[in-house]
Amino acid sequence: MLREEAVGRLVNVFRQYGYEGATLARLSSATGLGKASLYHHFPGGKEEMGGAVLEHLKGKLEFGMLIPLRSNADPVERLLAMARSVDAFYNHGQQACLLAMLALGEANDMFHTQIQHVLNVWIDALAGVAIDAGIDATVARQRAEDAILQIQGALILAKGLGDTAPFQRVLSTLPDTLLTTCPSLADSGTRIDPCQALYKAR
Amino acid sequence: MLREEAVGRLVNVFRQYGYEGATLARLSSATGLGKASLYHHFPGGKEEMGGAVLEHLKGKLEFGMLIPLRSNADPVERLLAMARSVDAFYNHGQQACLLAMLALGEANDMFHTQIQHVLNVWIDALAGVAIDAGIDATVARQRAEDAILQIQGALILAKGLGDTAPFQRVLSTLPDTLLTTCPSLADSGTRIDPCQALYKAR
DNA sequence: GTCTATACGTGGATAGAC
DNA sequence: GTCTATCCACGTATAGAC
Repeated sequence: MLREEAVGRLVNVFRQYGYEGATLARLSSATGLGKASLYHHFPGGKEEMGGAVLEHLKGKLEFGMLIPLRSNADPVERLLAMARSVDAFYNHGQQACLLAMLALGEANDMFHTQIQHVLNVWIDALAGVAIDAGIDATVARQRAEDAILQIQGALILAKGLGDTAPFQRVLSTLPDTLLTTCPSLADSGTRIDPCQALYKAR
Repeated sequence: MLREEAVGRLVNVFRQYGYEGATLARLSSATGLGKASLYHHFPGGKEEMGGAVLEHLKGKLEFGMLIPLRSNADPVERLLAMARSVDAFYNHGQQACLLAMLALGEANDMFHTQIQHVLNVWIDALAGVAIDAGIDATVARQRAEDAILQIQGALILAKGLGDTAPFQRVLSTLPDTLLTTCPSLADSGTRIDPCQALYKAR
């Protein structure tokens, strides 16, 4: 079996069970390989498998999200193309988020650099679309963070409520989240300082 | 040691390490109790501890979030009061989200009913504030879901990026998320259907 | 490359003394 | 109530045959 083929199956285990829950027994049965065979492909053991899974995710991100986002199509079109990729990757909201599974919990210590990198690359690409649509760079970055944070949160809510509607809604409003020019949300200058809002306002 | 005192410490282990990562050794050292003593307080073992931790969260939610949300103060004030509680509970975004840790991964099967209940109660209370502010019930429910999903997602992003700014931003814009009357976001009737947006638009 | 067999530690859980 | 000691199953990892 090719290493890449195996990694594709490992992804499903890690994102369903998390790093701790991804036992060698499960990784073995998901790939159809015996434990010893897994160690042949991944001499570094479970940690190397986790790393390979994150690399695989980086590839998915590159070809499914970044390329559409960086095209020269209409900004809304680019965002909808990415939304389709996200929708497919998370099986319409029924699959848990790999990044969240690894970012929360202990695995974050192990893979923090990779996770941070993937998130930043994704955020930058999204912000780029907003900038192309004429939005200020600082605001664009915040909107891009909002978009990703909404996707992650929607996946949690979908899992917790057993209802994928919030996920579908977040995807469909992605263009609004990034590109809307509504003054009450667009002008970050009217925003009150977080600390003031929390502790001074009342 | 009182059971409640112990549960308070168990919470920190579960939300830092997740259900699988919350080993008896860690639970033991966090409480200062030996394994056997833990089983004296929680005869059902780890599963009972997990359940007790979720009950504890329900209490936090009730007294820190629901009571302020149901007061008869100004809607914005009520939301800011809740934001302060959330900010404190998650230590300004530095603590992982207990609900997310348990909702993702295997533990969701075990505690799905409790998790769903906590989420629904929280969403209902938030939607109530929006309804009091004159927002249509259906839209209010969606906005409430958005608010919670943003909080969860912000905690993931904070952990992944090692930066709590997104979390602070989400909290500070909570009143906007729930109460804004900006037409381009408020009128859900103008929203395109998710599936259409994703598969038909392009 | 993949297997069987195995080593070794840890995790969950219990018995029984104090 | 809390402890020490112990049990067994499982998790990670390796050796070595094919």
